Amino acid sequence: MAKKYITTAIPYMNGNPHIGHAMDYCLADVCSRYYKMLGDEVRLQAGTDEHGNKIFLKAKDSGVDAQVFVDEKTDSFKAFIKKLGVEYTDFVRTTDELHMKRCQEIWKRLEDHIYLAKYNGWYCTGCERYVTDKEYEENNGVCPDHQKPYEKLEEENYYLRISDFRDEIREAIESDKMLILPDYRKKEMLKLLEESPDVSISRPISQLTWGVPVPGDDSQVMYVWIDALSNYITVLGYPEEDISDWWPARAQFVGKDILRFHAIIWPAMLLGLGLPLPKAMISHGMILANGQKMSKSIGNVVEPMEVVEKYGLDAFRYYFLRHVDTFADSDFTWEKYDSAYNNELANDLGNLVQRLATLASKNRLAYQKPESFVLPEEYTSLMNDFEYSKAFDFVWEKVQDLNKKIDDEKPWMLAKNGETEKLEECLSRLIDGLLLANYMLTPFLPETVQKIKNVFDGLIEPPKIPLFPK
RNA sequence: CGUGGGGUAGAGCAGCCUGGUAGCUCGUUUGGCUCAUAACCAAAAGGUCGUAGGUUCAAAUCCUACCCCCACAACCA
Repeated sequence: MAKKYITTAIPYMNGNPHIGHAMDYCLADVCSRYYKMLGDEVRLQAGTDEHGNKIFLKAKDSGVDAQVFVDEKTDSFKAFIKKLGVEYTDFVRTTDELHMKRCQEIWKRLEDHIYLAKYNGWYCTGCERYVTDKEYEENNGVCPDHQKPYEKLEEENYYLRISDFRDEIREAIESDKMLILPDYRKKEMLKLLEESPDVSISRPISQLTWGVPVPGDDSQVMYVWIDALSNYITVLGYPEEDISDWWPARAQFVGKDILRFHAIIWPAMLLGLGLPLPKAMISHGMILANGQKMSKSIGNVVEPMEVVEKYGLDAFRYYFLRHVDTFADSDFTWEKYDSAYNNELANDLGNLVQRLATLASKNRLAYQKPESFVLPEEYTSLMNDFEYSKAFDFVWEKVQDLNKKIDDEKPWMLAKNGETEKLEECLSRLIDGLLLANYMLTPFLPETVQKIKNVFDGLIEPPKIPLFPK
């Protein structure tokens, strides 16, 4: 039994769970359930990123302690993940004491590649952030939000020397030893890698207090990178535990917006620690509403839980795993969602189950289900390549084929004509087909798969409540 | 002259690498069927493949130029 480790991106706790997070979790969950179906032992990590000034200030604004603030947020995320039917095995919070301790240890181990340097640039005291030279020029040196001139500020930061690892990272990406999907993102990352400067990994304590202290320097606090990215291994117990059973991860799922950090900074850290790079990094797209980015100001934000509540969890998973492209940006509209539910789940699959169950029940079919199923190669190859929406399409073709076959073979005519043997052979074969399709749906639609199994187990009776009621 | 992706039937997409009758899903129309959640099956209509040139016996596919849309753009996760 092989061991496989799958990770999700840890969301920043300054906001509430949204549909993009759901996408990340669902993909990783399908991956994990697929490997489990093949008999592997799987660990699926999830977690939350809880440090940083933004959170600190937000907590202050709401008049609560930062820790209390993130505790609440984390609870809401945990509840969210649970509602999505995601079976995670490990949960890591960047404010966990153990995580912080491990982070400091990781920092120490990276010290050969870390140096202290002065940073200077334009800073807006209103925004509390640095702006790029380009932004400075575009705004003629005045912050448009605060109508204040940018100040020249100089501070000391620790830097991680990316250049120490550039060749090795490039080689790993080019050779697919660290596979980046989809391919056009891989190209993008290779280009970005060449331009990547050393990355600043700390802030003076005067600027950032809510974070992990830099070991051996009281005046500096870790900036996000080492703190957050290291979660993937601290949750496994690194460095004090041997993680070689689980690391390198089989697959790391990330949004396209944060791929660059995972494709450049994270590998640099791993190489600095002498650890292997993850086998695959899957970058998924964003979910759009009517072709537009969801945003609060436009007011087109789709609440994931609202979507789940409308037709149930499996319908949600169905839509986001099949009609949302695994890699590219995709659209969500209620209209499309309704249509997918009615035409596909209810009419194709739900109705197929109903038809076969009724035929079997009316004719008192003594159905013997197969001992085991052999997964078609096309399916496994798509699943192994993380092409989940395509694998889903493949299964659906089988479902539609079965509906065709029923029409072609007209089992009700066989019954009318008293051709019992033929009828039994025909129905059994069709049900075998359905159960195989159902088996292939295991990673995608856990609730439905169980229901369908139950219908054809023992005495067959059509479900009293349709699988996907309209 | 920033980088990347894209423009193919009413909608959403595949095909382009490795040129050779333009395809899938939904929608529309018509027909069939009755096992089924007014579900299912079949057939038809619908496209000068962004524009203009070029290469070729032959271009959605290769080359050149241009137009349009979108995403990202050094620490805003």
